[in-house]
Amino acid sequence: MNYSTEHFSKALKSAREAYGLSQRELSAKSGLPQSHISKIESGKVDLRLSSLVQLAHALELKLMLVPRRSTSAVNSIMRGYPLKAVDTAARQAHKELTQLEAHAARAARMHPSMIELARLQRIARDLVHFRISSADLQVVRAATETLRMFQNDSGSIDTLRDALARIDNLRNALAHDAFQRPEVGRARSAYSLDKDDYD
Amino acid sequence: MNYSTEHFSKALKSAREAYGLSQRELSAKSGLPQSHISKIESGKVDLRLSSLVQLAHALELKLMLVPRRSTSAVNSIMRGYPLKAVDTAARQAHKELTQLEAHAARAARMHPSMIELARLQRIARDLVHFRISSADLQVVRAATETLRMFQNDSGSIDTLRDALARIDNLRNALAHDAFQRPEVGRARSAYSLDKDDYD
DNA sequence: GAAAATAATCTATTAATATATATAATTCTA
DNA sequence: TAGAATTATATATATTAATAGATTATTTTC
Repeated sequence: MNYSTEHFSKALKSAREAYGLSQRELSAKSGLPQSHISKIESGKVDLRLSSLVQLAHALELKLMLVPRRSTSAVNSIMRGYPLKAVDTAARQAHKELTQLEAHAARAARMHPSMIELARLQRIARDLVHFRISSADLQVVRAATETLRMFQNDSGSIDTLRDALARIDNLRNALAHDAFQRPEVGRARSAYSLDKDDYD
Repeated sequence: MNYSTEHFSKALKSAREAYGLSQRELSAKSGLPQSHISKIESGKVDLRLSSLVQLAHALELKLMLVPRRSTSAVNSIMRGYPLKAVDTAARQAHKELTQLEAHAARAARMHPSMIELARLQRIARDLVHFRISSADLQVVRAATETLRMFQNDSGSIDTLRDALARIDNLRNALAHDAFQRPEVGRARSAYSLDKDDYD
């Protein structure tokens, strides 16, 4: 609708995507209905302040009123974080982790006696909550591959246990990091709502 | 209403006051009715994004979505500008300038032949649009005082012309400044909407 | 204390958000 | 290509912001 409010819809959408959330997941986190989030992101509504704050909060963003002359300084702060790279990596990680979880779940259903599989599923679900580097992603991929081979009867139980151990290590390391530096543990990207001014 | 949105109503109110505007004047600048501004400032409505943007724009503020982990850096930038001092100075300047304008208008009515008075009135009205330092404020006060004495028949026409010349100089200097560095010409104060987080 | 300016409150009306739910359309994956 | 997940639309309803205009406090100013 409005020119200036359109920046916000776009920013919210890219923030959500960078975060690796679907509209439904964001709906659960924020409390707004999915259909409404869709309308907001496509700029079809002039949303209320409370809705905007709810969404921002769910996306670990904060809405601020900044004096015009300070905006360039603020932008330079936010530009410190590379945008695209982080986004796609996070998206990719999220995708591969849910994939791993799905595989593990299916395998666990086929081999209910193997507790390793149930554990792998649980850990994969946990890992979604962390910021995964591309190096870490290799570990995830390896686990997925091992699991796939295992289901084709072409992998041994030992390689599976090995993969599980590595995934477990990764989880512990990330959890430790997040505990040590809570605000830095999860990298987020920056959204300035520029187009600098309109007068 | 909502906890988090209340920060905005307070911030808008203090921004307006710092700017030296009445609700009516802000209404004219922003396009929102005065009655609505009153409701917004007293936190009685959950205003729409477009309204918030309109108000922010009229107050030379910009609404931004900032990653949570960057907010402290942003705040430190904004804290660079002393708040209270600027506020009261601007308010004071605005008050004294309108006072001067009113005096000049009355004097001009009583002495229609003296074009100096009409000119003084016009310049005083212009000056409201600039950021007046406390040093500059002395010039304004002197002019007001001179004018008052002149109306009591205790001041000469020459001192009046002298005051007019000084005021005119001030206006020219400020206009020149504003032209040279448009974004810096008018000092504004900063409004973070902290209470840092609520979870 | 009177006058003027400013802010808050009221009524009535209009228009749009928010919500719930269902479903269609689109995109991604196996 | 079929199926799953994701996003966009549709409908109906309740709530409420926005507006206009007037009026009443409240504060400032002379």
